[in-house]
Amino acid sequence: MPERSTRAMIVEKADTLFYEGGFEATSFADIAAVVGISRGNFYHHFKTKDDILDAVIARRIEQTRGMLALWEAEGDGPRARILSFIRMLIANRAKIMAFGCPVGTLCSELAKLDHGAQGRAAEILGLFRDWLAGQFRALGAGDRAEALALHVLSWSQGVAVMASAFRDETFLHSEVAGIEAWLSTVPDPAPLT
Amino acid sequence: MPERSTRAMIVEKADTLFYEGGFEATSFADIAAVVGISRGNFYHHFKTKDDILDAVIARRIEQTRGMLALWEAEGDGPRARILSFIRMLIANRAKIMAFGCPVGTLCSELAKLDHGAQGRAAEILGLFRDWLAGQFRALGAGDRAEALALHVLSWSQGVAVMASAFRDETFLHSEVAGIEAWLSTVPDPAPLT
DNA sequence: CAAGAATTAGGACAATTGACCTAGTCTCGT
DNA sequence: ACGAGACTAGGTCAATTGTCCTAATTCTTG
Repeated sequence: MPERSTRAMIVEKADTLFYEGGFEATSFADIAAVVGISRGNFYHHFKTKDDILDAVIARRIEQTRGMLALWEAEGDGPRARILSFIRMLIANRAKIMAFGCPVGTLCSELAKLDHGAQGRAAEILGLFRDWLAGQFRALGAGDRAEALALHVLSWSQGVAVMASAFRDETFLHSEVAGIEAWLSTVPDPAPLT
Repeated sequence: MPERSTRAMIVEKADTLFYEGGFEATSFADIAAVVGISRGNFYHHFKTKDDILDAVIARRIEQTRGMLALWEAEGDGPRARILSFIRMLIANRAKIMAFGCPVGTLCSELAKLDHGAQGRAAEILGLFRDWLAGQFRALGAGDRAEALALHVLSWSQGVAVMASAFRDETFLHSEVAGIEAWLSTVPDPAPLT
């Protein structure tokens, strides 16, 4: 066991619990039990539940940055990099079918709770959008790069919602194949899509 | 004021509150306050919170059936009927940008809560899927009708998630235009999508 | 080693939760 | 008009919530 810092453990476990059970439904007691510390303890690390959420979002932003940088470093060209993004849906299919997209579902929940951190959660989607737009620009998509990026992002969000609603892995695979086929038509995609 | 039955009022208000605030985050007290009855009262109408959820889902299923039947009755042909579905995104844009799709977000939340009613909530999406598949079949899509239906449904779910995350109405309009353009290529759509 | 800081445990707190109960009030068929 | 059943109000219940406090333990550093 790597024995990370208690604070890091709290954030890591809270991240998982927020994803799999939702932010609102996850209590301090739940997190404390999973981390293996006493309830009162982590008021030394986080004063409020919102502080934990902030830390979780910050962690996700950092991890997303790292992942995008990694894909960027793999010199496979922009088309292959976009495929790396799309294939997250396949790599994480079990969790996605059970709990949806971690980012999309968090944004949706925070929107309903009218929570101030909703904007920061949406920043994670913004990171993907900007990175994808960069790849499409490298493909010569020019002004349409951002629209194409939003389209891929939106498409994958829809697939995540549907796959978890119907728990249908076949659908997930066929839609991913659809995205890949569409991608092969960029930067001159079929009419307006 | 039509003065509906108390039970109908509870279900109606609970529906709105579940949509705008989430199921978990909505308390008995919230519903009672909005309906204007005492807390203890509606244990005469619903024994548990899950019973209210069941009633809300049943109401939504019924309303969805009614809406689909209405579109079916408008003899505008299958293509125009599919457009009616797509344009819900425009008609309800304010609420969608604030709270996402009522059905998609409910399914996501119930999946995280591991709630038994998740399957019934997904039935609502199933109604749309089957109805859309019928329209695509009428367009001559044959075996691909169901896949096309799932695609439209998935696309609109993605648009709803993204529009609420970014609160971007421009994006919503442009994606709807994209869906409509794609629809005009059916039953011979662009490669594989 | 000793002193001070950082960390931890284990409670306590008021508020809220879903659930339940009882005792009134209203409605309506006879 | 009267009695049964539907409806409602308001209170109670244990459990859980986020928050906070204090005392003990561990760690660091001079």
